[in-house]
Amino acid sequence: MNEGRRAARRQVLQVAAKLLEEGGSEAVSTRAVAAAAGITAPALYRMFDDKDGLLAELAAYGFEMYLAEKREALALTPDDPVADLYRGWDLHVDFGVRHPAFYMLMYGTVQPGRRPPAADEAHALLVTLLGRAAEAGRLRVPAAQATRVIHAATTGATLALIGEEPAERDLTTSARLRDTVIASITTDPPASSGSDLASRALALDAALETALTTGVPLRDTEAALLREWLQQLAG
Amino acid sequence: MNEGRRAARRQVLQVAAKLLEEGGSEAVSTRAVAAAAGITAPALYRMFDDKDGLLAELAAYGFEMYLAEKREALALTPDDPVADLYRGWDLHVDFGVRHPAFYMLMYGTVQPGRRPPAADEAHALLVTLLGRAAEAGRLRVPAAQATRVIHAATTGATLALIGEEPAERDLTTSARLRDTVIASITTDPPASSGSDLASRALALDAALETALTTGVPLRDTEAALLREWLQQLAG
DNA sequence: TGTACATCAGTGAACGCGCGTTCACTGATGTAC
DNA sequence: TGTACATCAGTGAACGCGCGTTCACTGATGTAC
Repeated sequence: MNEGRRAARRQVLQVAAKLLEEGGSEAVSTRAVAAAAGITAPALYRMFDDKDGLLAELAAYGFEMYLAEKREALALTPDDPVADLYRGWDLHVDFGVRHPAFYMLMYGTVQPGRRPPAADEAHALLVTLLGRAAEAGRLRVPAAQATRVIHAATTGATLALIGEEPAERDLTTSARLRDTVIASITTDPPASSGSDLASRALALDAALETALTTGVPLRDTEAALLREWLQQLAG
Repeated sequence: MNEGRRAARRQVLQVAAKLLEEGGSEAVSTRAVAAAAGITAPALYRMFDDKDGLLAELAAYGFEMYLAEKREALALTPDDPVADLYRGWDLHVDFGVRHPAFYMLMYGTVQPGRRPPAADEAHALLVTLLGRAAEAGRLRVPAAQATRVIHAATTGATLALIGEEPAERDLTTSARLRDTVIASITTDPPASSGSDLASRALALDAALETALTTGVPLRDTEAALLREWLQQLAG
């Protein structure tokens, strides 16, 4: 029974998704969704709190699609965290170009401090990707900073692309920005001899961050001080 | 009389601008604007074609503010086209942060091929800035490509910033992206001896583009072929 | 197993609102002779 | 200079629509005894 309800919700979300893709966000009204799904308005209100709730779930649905694609594609990649950054960039941009209306809902509706709640998981994936690069000693800036830079540049490239007439879209811009930005936050694989101080400090820092939850043979204050030093070595 | 009309329009636009800044784009309805301006609805319709017309003029008003600020600030700068790129970046981001609702109207409402008409002038300013850098031999990629990259990166940085809670906004990300992107499209000042082939080819190309309107001692086909070669040398 | 009751998804219909827009009209300003 | 007319910015009032949302109710499903 609960299962049936979830299936019904799912079907309504799929209908709403279709409306969104075909007519943009303004085509998604509670009435239009209910009508297209073949249910009455109160039935819709039984499934979703209100219109904001519906839109939030629709955004979550978009992030689900996005993450599924991205996880599948990245699973095929060999174990090269920096190559994953390149792939991740292209997958992001490609998703935006294929689903512009979803992309606008997910990344384009910018209001100070009002990020769609479902965005967290996508953000977490990016953090993970950069965390892995840091652990491999391939980052030359702290992962948090790298995340911000990548996020800003990727969305900028995607929105610029979406704004162009489909015929005249030019992926060179995205590729150029991608190469520039990723090169600026990563280093070459550490030479076995080299004294690549910054990236090693960051690699240790990333490993520490992971290990802190399971336990580390240092007092909290000691660990905090150590991490501060590592940041200084990295800067 | 006509002067009076224009003053009245101007006043209505100022009122609409205030509504926009205070309540975002959804606060700008024809009725709200008319009421706030102390005029009746039909009077508003006598001044502007319809709501789209009003919004287009409001966007133009925003671009006017933006360009006035930018031109004034850049006029103070000494004659260094690359320094102007840095200044231009910061001015753009700063404008966006100070006027988020305007910025969203001007740069955030992305629909394929439907750029606000008033955006052209702002885009032209960016093209000019990069053209000057090219003429000074400071560009390592064609100006058109540099324009696209800068535009994408700048809007991405600005929108990311606008999306953050004002308290936790971090200008480091913008600065880092700015430095990376500008460094990637520019070169150091040409050494007097150096064989900086690419930037010199691009400098000549930029000068040619300007001169083509006034006349150049080459046939059209010759000039076209020459420019093609210059692009090849630059690539 | 059968009956009485409770739960709850869904229905048909409507509420009230704000929206963009337009109607018929007024009154002031300018123009022609 | 004075009168008759044309122009046109602006008024008061309303149209009609689509919207988000909720009302009172039905009928099916599940539960208790």
